[in-house]
Amino acid sequence: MISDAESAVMKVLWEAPGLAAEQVKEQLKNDWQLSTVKSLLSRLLSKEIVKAEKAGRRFCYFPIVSKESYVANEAQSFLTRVFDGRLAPIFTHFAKHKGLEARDRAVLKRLLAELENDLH
Amino acid sequence: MISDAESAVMKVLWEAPGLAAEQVKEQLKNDWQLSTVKSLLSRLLSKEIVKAEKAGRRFCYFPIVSKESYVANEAQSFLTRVFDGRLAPIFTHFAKHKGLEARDRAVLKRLLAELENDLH
DNA sequence: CGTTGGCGATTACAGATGTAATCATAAGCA
DNA sequence: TGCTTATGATTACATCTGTAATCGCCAACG
Repeated sequence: MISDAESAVMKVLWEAPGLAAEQVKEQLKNDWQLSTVKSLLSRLLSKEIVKAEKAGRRFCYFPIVSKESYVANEAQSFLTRVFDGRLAPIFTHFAKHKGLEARDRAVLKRLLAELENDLH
Repeated sequence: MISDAESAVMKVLWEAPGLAAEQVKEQLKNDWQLSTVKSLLSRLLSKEIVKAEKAGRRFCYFPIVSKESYVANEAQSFLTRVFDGRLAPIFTHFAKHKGLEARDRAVLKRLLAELENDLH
């Protein structure tokens, strides 16, 4: 439902809800034209993924769909499409192919401790 | 590059390389028409994702792209699109939201042990 | 009060995708 | 050898996507 290009816009709005089109464009790392950003905002509006509030002459855009639910959907569909819904293969895959960045270790360790606990 | 519908066909061919269109259709869980399956096979052919060998009157289809490389690509693009390339959040997400099936636990534990070792 | 500049809305348009019908051709059968 | 049938190739077509130009309107400025 949220396309690739749209998700770039959403990332900005999740970070900073309430931005206007121009500001969204500035936050984006790419070189899209302002019209492109506005088109994407329009589509997000009609899909009811963001809402707009008029602030003077312009509109400020706010996410309606939370990042969490977006992530949950994407993760689920990715998981079933690519890994048939199994978790172990995906863990193995990511761990083997990406290596772990230092900053990820602490988080992962804590998570693992919890899991160990959960499953005695 | 491999679309959603195409990936369903590829799953069948990765399981059983060398099937003909009719057999692929039978293996699919959905109710696609035979023409649909053939269209998808054509597109996969022109994208050089599968190759065809004539066997009598019909063609048998074989994957050229391995499931592993497909998975690696999808995983990478998913990771950057949704999790900005970070690993910890994805582990956390999956662990928290899906729960772990029993059969996944052993794999995960072994993986974790390896990781513990790798990172002393 | 008329003009201009900025903004959202509308329109554009090519390529990918999902889904399928139809065409053409070669092989087997009568 | 002519006809039927199976099978890949071609064509179809609506929708979604990426990317953007342009239109129309309202507010501010002169």
